[in-house]
Amino acid sequence: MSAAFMPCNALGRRLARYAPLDETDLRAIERLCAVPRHRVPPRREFLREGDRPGAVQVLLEGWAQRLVLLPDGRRQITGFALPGDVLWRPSGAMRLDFSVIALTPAMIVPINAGAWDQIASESSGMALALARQERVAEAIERRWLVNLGQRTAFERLGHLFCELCHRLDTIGMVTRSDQSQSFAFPVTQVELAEATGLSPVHVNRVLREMRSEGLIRLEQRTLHLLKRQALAQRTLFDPAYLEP
Amino acid sequence: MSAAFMPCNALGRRLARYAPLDETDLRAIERLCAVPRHRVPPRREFLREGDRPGAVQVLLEGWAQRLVLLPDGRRQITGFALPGDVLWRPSGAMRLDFSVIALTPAMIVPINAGAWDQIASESSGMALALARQERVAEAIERRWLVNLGQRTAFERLGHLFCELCHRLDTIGMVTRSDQSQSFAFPVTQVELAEATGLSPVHVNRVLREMRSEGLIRLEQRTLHLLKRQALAQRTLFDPAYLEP
DNA sequence: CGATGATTTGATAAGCATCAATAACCGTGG
DNA sequence: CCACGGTTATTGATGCTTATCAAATCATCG
Repeated sequence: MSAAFMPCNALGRRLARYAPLDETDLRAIERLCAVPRHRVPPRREFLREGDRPGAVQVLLEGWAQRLVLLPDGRRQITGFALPGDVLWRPSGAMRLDFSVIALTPAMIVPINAGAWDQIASESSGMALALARQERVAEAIERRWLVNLGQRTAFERLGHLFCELCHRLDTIGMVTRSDQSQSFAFPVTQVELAEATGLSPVHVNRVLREMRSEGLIRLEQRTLHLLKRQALAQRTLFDPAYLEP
Repeated sequence: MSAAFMPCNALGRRLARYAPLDETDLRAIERLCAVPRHRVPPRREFLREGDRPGAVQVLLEGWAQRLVLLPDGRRQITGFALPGDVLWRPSGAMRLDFSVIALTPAMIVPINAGAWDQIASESSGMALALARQERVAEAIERRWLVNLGQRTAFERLGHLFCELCHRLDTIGMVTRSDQSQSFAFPVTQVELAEATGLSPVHVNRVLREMRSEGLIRLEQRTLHLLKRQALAQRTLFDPAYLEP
């Protein structure tokens, strides 16, 4: 496709996956991102439920988690954001209905909402790419909902691993070796529990089970999917919803 | 607000809630909907996972459910759609990642995607209303996810009832009498189970519990919330995420 | 009024949470 | 280099929530 241009930031790389973008589009993305960026240390909450950010918030580097906090302290992670993901699009002065917390050192760029909309309206390629990215983001949340509602603990975790591997693969963050694929995985077991609606203890047990079956290896903050095919099969992972 | 114009269809009524619309906007909505509509009988699946509808699909009358079906037969309802809700916006030729099934006799209108986008780009009021409606729809799904991940069976069902009551209230489909509010409720206990990730048997038990506490009455396909305040409190329902 | 689907109830088992305690790991400073 | 405190991971024991299976009752409607 547009590999010739080698877009320099994660947003460009991501959008180019959803629709063919020409050189003008990629330069427009560059201009959008040519504003002061925020560096965020790991575990810092940098967007807060109730905030009304005026700009589009894009994650350029690192991982982040969306979190909903209940008044009694229960926590639900509703999604993991990866480089190139849009964290929030303001509409009028709507309040955020979730918080966002960095999982690694992260870089955020606040993009002027008017400029964002204008670029979408001037290039049909950009409009399509942005719309598709939104649809995929919605599909990911819907799948997560299916996980929580219908799947066993084993399936929830395995499905999550497969999904993350797939998403990371499309932005070149997965290393292949033999049958196995591996990637940096900055998520603790407690956070996995908050994401999957399980207790940390049970997450640990299921991970041990996966390990003992030779499906995964998780060490040094690196996750190895040793038999991705088998894992995808056992967890009913079908990547159709991730593809435009 | 714009009560003076009395928009005649559900889409107009809904959008007017999210941003002030002028007479031109409301007439534009009317024109959009002035195309052949589809009548759908209850329990008919009228959009199918994998389809690539070319038009924006809007529910004008009746209730519908979004459903994700797993290969082994497990079913998860990921949302209930009410009159005025957008069921799907096409982006390129993206595939639906869920099915939609009518719960009551329903009326669907397929709106030309180009005309939809154009109207949004010509009126800032419409653009805002549409964007806000999308944000709210996303927030509803996120809340549902929190329900499945963190809440007890009692909370899941009660929260769902409060949410539906709130949404129905904004389109005038709730009857108030004394402290209680009631509305037509075309959802079976099996479907409630598929929506909340519980078994039908357990849904039944929890409903009985709510009834015995005098919180609800559910009969003749009508749901009465007898003490909505109490129910909202016990189920940690906070309508902030539903409001623009 | 029989037939079909929806709701209700009981009994049992599985899955997962909870509590408690220990072990490994990691960055920090002595 | 080692000691140290905090975070993260691991394991065992126990019990609650909820699923599952089976069957009876209740509605609804042609």
